[in-house]
Amino acid sequence: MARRHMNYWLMKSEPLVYPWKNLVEDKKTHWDGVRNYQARNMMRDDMKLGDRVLFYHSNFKPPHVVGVAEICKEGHPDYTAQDPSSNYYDEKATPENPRWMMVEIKPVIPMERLISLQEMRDNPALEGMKLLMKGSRLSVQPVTEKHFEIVCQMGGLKGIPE
DNA sequence: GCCAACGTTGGC
DNA sequence: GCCAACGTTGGC
Repeated sequence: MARRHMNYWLMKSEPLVYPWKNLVEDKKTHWDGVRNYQARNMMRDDMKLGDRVLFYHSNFKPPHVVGVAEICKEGHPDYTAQDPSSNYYDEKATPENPRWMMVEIKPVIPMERLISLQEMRDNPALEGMKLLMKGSRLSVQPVTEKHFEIVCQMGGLKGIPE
């Protein structure tokens, strides 16, 4: 049975960098490289095991939601911040104060069809969704249960997948 | 390729 | 603590 108080999220990934297909092949992945405090705080404090995630392909024509993933490991230090050879290296990150956090996600189910950004904009039921707000750039953002369910239905799913 | 919106940095 | 300058995001 679904546990109570589940949270819902949307995470952006550029298909040229890490597409949904890779997540499926990898079975799971750690979400490293986020260097934004708001996003970090959500990964550190609010993302819980089993939370559902809309996997969104940004910087693509057209941008779209491609599938549903879930949190399979909660917030822990993003080791790339302490790796000088990483693009995401941050000299202020230390073992005592790792500064940046990441979670792990795994695929749950792909959408039966992609849901484009425009299609979401055109759906009045999604009004207020962060993704659709002007200037919204956060790569990790909360989604309400209602909006999550609607997007799943737009993608041809019966509802929020178990 | 453009550029609006936003976050971060650092001088003061 | 303010805010200008700068870098990044990401739709278009």
